[in-house]
Amino acid sequence: MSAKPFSSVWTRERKGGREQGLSRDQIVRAAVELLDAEGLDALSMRKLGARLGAGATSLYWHVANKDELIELVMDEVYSGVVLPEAADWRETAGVFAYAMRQAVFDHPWSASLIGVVPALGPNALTASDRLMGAFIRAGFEGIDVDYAMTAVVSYTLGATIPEVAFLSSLEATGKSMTELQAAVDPVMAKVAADRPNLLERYRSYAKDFDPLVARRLAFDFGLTALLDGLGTRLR
Amino acid sequence: MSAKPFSSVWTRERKGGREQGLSRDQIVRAAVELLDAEGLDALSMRKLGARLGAGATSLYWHVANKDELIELVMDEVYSGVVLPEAADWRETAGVFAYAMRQAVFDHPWSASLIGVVPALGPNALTASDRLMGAFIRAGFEGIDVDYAMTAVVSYTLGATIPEVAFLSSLEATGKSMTELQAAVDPVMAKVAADRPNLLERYRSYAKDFDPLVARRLAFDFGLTALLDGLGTRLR
DNA sequence: GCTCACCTCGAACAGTGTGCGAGTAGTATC
DNA sequence: GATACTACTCGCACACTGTTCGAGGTGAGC
Repeated sequence: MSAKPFSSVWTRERKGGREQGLSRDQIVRAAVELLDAEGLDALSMRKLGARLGAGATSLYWHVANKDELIELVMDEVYSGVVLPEAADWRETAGVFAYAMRQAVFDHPWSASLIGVVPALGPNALTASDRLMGAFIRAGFEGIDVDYAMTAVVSYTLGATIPEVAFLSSLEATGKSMTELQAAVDPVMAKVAADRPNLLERYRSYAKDFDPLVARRLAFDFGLTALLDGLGTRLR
Repeated sequence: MSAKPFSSVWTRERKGGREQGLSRDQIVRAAVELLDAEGLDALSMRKLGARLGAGATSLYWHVANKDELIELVMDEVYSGVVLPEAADWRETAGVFAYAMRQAVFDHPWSASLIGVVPALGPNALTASDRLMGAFIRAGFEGIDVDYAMTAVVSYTLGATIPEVAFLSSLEATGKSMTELQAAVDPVMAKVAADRPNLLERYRSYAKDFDPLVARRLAFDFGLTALLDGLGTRLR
């Protein structure tokens, strides 16, 4: 799971060939299917090979190793985030944030990969480019373009990763949200003694209508706050 | 790497015993050492056992499985983020952000774990509690307390995870930053044709003084923007 | 001295990523 | 049409993983 020479799939020349039988795209598609269906732990070269009616080691002709496969598969996630080409910077940032969030929701296994695996694939790059264009057009100057854009990306990732990770680990248990609350309740009570403020937080969640809606509101709250803050740095 | 019944180490009663020979704390300490020294992939039950002069399976008396061990080890990371008890909300938020960032820098393996593994350990909870207290005292009301705090945490994680992941994967290759740039340059040039804005971004990094300093500035830029935005919600 | 809970650990199982080398199939060249 | 060559497939094997099981030891309380 680690690369000695720094090499991304994207920094190597692609092998041009006859493309008969297995193809890289086919492998990547099958991998995404497998991941979506069974999660990250279920992705093994053998299983993936089997799903394609091929031997596990055949994959190694098309892909250097599993890490590379994962880079490829991650760019497939970024394919879900498409940005308008000539919109207001706030709108573009908003579209990015929600699209990115949705993309990770659509592929929950990506939550544990997304900041960690280098994002140099075509889809990731075009998204970056469009987002950056919006900040340039807005009037950010010099390195501020990069700073502002990075801030939006950071917030989006940082908000989405834990949310999706939590939801999918909850789903893996098969328990409902209320069941979990019942399990956590006593621990929380014991622990809240020395941590008075946490109780308040816990209560506010407990009395909350729909946790899914609440989380979306939380996401929006932070996002608009950040965009407001960035907006004041424009003049 | 997945739990069927939702159970965190922290939701189970701890086994009380004689605590002779191996102890849970000892195991966790050794695990952190191993992780710091050799990274996430190097942590195996057998290696950890060996480091403690014990058999691999002995560990399973003190820890249910590797996932639990990782939860324990992660709370050790949070032990690095200690917050003042009665400071201004902006200062507390700032201290949190920088301390969290530093904690992940100190334990780079945590970058791929940090939003993904449930953070219910004592250290994580006290940090949350202190941070939340600051937002309450500041005058945020109701659910906004939670929203504002979550925003700061989200930004911090989202900014830190990719940064640390990148730095440590770079370090793993042994190449320098300029060497990497040389490797990426041609790819970037080819790719930048359809993505005009990326070139600008790339340039601004290239001409930049010290990338470490630049990244810290970027972190600060986004953080103050966010805090400004949150501040206006206080009226 | 006996009992019993606490604790250790070797063997074994099912699984992993991947290197190697043998084997096949389709195309290009003579 | 035969030969050569490249593109590709894949079985075997290796070293390693997390974890279960059951047999053993070891110390405290009676």
